Amino acid sequence: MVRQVTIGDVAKEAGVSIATVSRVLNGQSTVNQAMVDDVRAAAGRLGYRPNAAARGLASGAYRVIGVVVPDLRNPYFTDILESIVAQSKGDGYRVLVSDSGGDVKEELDACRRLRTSVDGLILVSPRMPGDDLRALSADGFPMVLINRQEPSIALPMALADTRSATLELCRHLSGLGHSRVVYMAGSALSWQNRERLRGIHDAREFGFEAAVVEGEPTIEAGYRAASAALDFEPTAIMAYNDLAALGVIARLREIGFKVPNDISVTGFDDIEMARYVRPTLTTAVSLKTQLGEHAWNALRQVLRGQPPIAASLIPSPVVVRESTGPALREATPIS
Amino acid sequence: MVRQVTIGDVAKEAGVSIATVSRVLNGQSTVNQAMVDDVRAAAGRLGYRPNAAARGLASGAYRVIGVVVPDLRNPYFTDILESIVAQSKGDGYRVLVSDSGGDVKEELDACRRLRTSVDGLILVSPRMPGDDLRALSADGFPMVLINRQEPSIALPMALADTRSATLELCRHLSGLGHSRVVYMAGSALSWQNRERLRGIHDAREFGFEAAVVEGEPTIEAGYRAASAALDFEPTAIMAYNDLAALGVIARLREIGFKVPNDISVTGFDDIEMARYVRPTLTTAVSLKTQLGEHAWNALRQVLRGQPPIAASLIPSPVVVRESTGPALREATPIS
DNA sequence: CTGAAAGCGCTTACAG
DNA sequence: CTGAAAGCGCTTACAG
Repeated sequence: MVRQVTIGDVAKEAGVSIATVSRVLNGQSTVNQAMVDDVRAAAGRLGYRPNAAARGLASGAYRVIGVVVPDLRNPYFTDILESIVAQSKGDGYRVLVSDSGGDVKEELDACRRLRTSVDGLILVSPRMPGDDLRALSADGFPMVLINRQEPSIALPMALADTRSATLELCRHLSGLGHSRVVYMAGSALSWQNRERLRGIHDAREFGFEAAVVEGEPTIEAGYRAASAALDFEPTAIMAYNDLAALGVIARLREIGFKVPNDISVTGFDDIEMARYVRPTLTTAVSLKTQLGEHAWNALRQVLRGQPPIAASLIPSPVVVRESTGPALREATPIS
Repeated sequence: MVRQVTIGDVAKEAGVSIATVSRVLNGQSTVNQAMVDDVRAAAGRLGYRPNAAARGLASGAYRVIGVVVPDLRNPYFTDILESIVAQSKGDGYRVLVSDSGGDVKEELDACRRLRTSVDGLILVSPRMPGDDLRALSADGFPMVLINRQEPSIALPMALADTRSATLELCRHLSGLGHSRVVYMAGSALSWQNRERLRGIHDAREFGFEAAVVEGEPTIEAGYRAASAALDFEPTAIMAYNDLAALGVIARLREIGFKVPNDISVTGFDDIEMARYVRPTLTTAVSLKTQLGEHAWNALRQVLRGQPPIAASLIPSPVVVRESTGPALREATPIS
């Protein structure tokens, strides 16, 4: 290790006590101006940087938060992460990230490890069982959830209104005459996936139904799941998210299907790519920045010991683009 | 703050000294088996987790590294980050990320802040001036560079062989008969951009030339820069990276140009999307995982006090896909 | 093999 | 307003 400049060095250089240096550097007003200037100058001369660990140990606050995401490669999560990083930086906090790889065991481990070195945790779309989540939050360690709701867990949270958005997506397809539809699911462990299913169920109110095939929230998975979806001879495929939709579309094209002429495809999230690919994607706009902001605001509130902010249900408006069109083929209900 | 279980609590519970608890938990063999079992059991009963900051302070090693990237939203960087996270996790290290937003001032600040709480730093495609980089590494703080080379800075590094890859891309276009080509640049501060330009310059050996227009490594920037490129009436556009290429292609399509029939487009990086969009992208495959691995290995070496690993120049093979084709239009040299 | 003690670099009551 | 001192939770020589 490089020998670091310590607060003691600065104190000596400035000819004051370390307590005074500490006060100056933490902006406490109770120090006379001459000393403040001396200390600042000395710190500058020496290139002093406070040791964050020592500061954390002594004060009990590390000014670091942990963020656990299922997959750093998914732009949906990176956009949320980016938003959290930007917001928390504004308040002087840094971010320790962990990528669980979508594995529930690893996710729990990551949270446990992170807890030892951060002031609070934001879990993005956690997939761990409700019991684990409950255990994790039992001791009151500051935690905020994004896109996860669990009965009897009263953690602050930011939720995308997935259910309503899915219902809208169904309504859109229904309006185009689609009655043979396949929903290509995401992880069964994901709250969002459950909400999508509820939205689809809600759509029964106007006679909408969809068969379900398994999937995962990746391009690759969408690509692979296409054939299973085609077994139902659908006129439309609702992909779990935009990535999966892009994969499905790539595969459909290979096989010779035109989107949306032969088959309509919807995504979810509105990642940047969704507007630039061809066909552009009909999808639901998840407000990633707002999810991140709300989560950070909620966590900051807890860290400050202030009353928790109410959970926020953030709308996800549907945008209709090129990937959906009228159902042209003869519609026969899925058996 | 939640009252945490400390090593003292475990010691009391197990009826041993804290030194012994520490030894057991750090896997030191010099403890008798009965005590080891007692301590493990006590720690388990109490749900003890060592405080990382305290451990770091006492031992001088935090087991945390910092990674600074220009843009978390660029999959190229996320793939590298993901690789670093995965590799370093295997060695018990965690990752503190910082997104500089491509701003050189912020990049330097991020490095300085990070240095106070990490054991080492990996800078991914840093754009700061050479002098800042030199100042940062002057005191021997463990640092590794990805995609940045600077005269008189002898830091371990992992470099993508951008120059050769660019040359190959030029050769490919040249072979297809393209003589009116525009290079849509990335950030002028980026080493990769300079290397691309050198590769293009190298291509003069076979009579290849390209006009240069300004750009940035984003979809949006590619989209916007398309018209400036079109002013040259090129038969091919070499975009700085895949994101920019996707943006250009989207814009060309809007205007009515077919890719590659009217204009060929190349990217760089081979992000996952490059294989799934239409047309699929001709690009250079940056081995992101290997860049991350090499960087971590190099940093770990330094952290262990072992002799530094040589810089590695990682090849970036060109893959030809659908976005490039023969130059059909009459070719007149760019003035 | 085990424990008492010093020390890592800070913050923060506590005196003065 | 300022400083001496205790303490944050650990690790690690140093004795024994």
